[in-house]
Amino acid sequence: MDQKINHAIKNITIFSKKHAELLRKVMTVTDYKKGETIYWEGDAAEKLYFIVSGMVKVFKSADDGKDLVLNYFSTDDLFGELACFGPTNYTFTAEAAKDCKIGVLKQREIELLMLEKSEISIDFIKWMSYMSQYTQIKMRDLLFYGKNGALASTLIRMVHSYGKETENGIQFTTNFTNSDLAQLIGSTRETVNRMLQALKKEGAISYNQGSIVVKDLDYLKTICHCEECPLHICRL
Amino acid sequence: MDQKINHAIKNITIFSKKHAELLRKVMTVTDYKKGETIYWEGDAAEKLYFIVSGMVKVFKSADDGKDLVLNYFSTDDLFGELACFGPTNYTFTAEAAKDCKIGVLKQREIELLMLEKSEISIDFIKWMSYMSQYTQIKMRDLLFYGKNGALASTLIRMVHSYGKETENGIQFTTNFTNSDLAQLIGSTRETVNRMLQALKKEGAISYNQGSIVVKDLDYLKTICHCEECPLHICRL
DNA sequence: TTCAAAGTGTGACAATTATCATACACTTAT
DNA sequence: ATAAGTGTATGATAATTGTCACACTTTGAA
Repeated sequence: MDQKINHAIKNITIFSKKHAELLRKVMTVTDYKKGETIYWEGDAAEKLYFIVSGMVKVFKSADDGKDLVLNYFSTDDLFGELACFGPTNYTFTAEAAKDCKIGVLKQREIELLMLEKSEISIDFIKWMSYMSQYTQIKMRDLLFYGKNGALASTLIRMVHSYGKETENGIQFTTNFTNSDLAQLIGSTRETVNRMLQALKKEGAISYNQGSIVVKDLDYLKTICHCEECPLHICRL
Repeated sequence: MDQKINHAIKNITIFSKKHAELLRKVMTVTDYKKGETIYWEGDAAEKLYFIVSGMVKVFKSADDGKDLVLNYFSTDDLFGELACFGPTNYTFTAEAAKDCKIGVLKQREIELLMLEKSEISIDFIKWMSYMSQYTQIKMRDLLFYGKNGALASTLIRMVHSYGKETENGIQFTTNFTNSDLAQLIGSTRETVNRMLQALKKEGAISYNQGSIVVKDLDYLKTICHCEECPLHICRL
């Protein structure tokens, strides 16, 4: 079965080459070690971040210590809130999931760019529109078909973002632990582990050196009643 | 206890008076009867909608017939996707929840406005930013503290959007059925009903002529571990 | 004013998901 | 080679939530 896999659909591609160049010019690249916090919830949202290399997770911690991960961003992704010309605070926290090089764009600079080159604000609007749709369909996926559907949809998203087709199936270029998956779907490590075992028994996935290989993408799609959303929003 | 209630925080107030006026000028007001669809999921997102009067719900139906309601909008709310200068399709459906008068703004007109008066795009960006944060914290509320937490947070949002303080407690100016509430939190009518009965026993709510009265807002806040988000995003 | 439709209340039970406990595998540092 | 740390696998059990069934109440239109 011919399964198209389009990995590395990064959200900077929403910007025109010229505009992306402009952003690169004004940003200041900073290093973050794995585990370092890029911004905390509650912080003023006055910067945007562009990932030159590495990986970042955006998440929220519950009082009882559980985390909910909203997104993982990697090379060539832009993230942060664009609370343009007005104060807003982050509701989620961003943390380096791997060592990162991150280009930081100050609100001020973005505002200036938008004023002197108003077409770039169109690109920002597109970008926000994608981010917004991403969150909406993620919510749908997490609520519609139980934790099983939520996990299936997450595996599909992983295929899109980190999948590499091999003769054995689709391998991931990045490993996520059972806990990582649990935090992505608002569940527990144990539940995720059991669901993965079940998927293995059913032949939908297998393991290669401890990491997941997707064998039957279509089967995963039936579990979450996949609607074949555009790939730039069906991502991790 | 002094409970501040700030209802009718409508998202058009994000726009400056002048800009809101501009929008009003270019929009075409149309009537929608209760139950009529304003746009279907899958439709091209090429219009924005401004509610002159009435109420609209934005939702998604699962294959098994269950609905998930993302938001209710009412007078002075602006809704729709702003997929500026590029094609996108709606992922949710919008339907008149009451008879409505709705101002329709064509993508083309918005684009023209933005080009000739670039500061208005700032307002659109702010608006999108709010909508996006709304969805994020809604997701948090639906996933963190079980269905009970989800219901409590929804009642709090209702207080902000439709609450009116009286000597008996906070009454709602609009009624939502148990099913409506269930669709807002991704649950079932029966479960919502049982949770409401429990809240009644605990004295957090009561009933007045069949409609819910909030007696103890603080108690609801403890259930969902309320973080006192800004009122423009803590709404229905 | 009466009847159908829509909404509510609740029991009994099933399914899903979380929690707690424990064993084991695998890596890495000493 | 050993111990500590991290991650996986799985049983037993509890808690949460959904499903089905049915009675009752309220509402609104003929």
